[in-house]
Amino acid sequence: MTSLTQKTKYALKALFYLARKDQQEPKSPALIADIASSENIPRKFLEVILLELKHNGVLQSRKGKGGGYWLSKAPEELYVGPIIRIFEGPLAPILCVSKRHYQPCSDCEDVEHCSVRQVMFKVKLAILDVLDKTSLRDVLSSSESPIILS
Amino acid sequence: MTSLTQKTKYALKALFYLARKDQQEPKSPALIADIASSENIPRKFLEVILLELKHNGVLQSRKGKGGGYWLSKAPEELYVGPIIRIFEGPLAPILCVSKRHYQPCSDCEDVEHCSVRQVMFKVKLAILDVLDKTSLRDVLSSSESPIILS
DNA sequence: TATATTATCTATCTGATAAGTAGAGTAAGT
DNA sequence: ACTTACTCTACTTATCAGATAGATAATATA
Repeated sequence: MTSLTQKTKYALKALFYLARKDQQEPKSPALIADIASSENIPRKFLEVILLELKHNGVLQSRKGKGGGYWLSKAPEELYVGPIIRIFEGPLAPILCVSKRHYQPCSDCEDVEHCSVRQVMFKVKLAILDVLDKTSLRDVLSSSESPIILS
Repeated sequence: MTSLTQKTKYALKALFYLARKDQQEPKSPALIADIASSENIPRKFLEVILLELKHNGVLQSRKGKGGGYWLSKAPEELYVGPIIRIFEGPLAPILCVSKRHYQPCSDCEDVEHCSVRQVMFKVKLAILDVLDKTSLRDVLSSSESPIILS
């Protein structure tokens, strides 16, 4: 379960690129082509992604020479959770534990006492506790601490 | 992201059914047909699922009259994490943070400093902290506490 | 105003996978 | 022998991820 799609991963990579750029020169436009080549993202696919981010208020853009994309807010105001939701939909592992997209399973006879729901509710809380509290900025500044897989 | 498949959900429902039954009468066989009708699971599909659970050491079975499926261990010895892994594969949101199935993305040039990986590593820890520490038994006995979606 | 530059839109393609079904075969109890 | 139930093989159908192609619209600057 829980695997990030390529699309979402590309979106995050592009946003971190823009966030790093924002720290040096806020709100200055970056070219699709530059992001694509720097982050190894297929250009045409990235176009779709950036547009979707713009339509969801995460990015702003300008056409023509000197144009490009930039973050609509400062990196510390953009949280990872809402961004992932744009591409993946609800973060809850199952809809009966989603607040906004709540829907019981069609085969469920007693939502209140479902054991699967009990576990998945805890999982959901754990996931949101990370994603909805981590901003783009938080991640950039935490990149010194090493990862030990366990 | 992170949505449980129907198959996995059915597997868990079947296991909780067997766990409840085990509490009353340990290791007594349950019929596929009974589980299917009690939990609203398509019978043929459930056959596939139970078989897979047996092949992975979670269930035992006996054929013929008086046969059926039962838990291979007590409910407190069976953890949710490993069960979900059988059907969903790695629980990590992305393979570069998985211990057993570690693999960097093909488009990644510097795994150690990848920001996406930083976030997803935290998410993985949070998920495992729930699923690998929760047994079937834990869930059954916690089913009094109500769920408040937030 | 012309032209180069850059984002935006419309449409389509391919392969993989979830979810489920059909039907025959095999083993165990009574 | 007969019933019951587990086991295996093969298939179907629909949806979606992951792109790509080609044309169009907006902007800056010479």
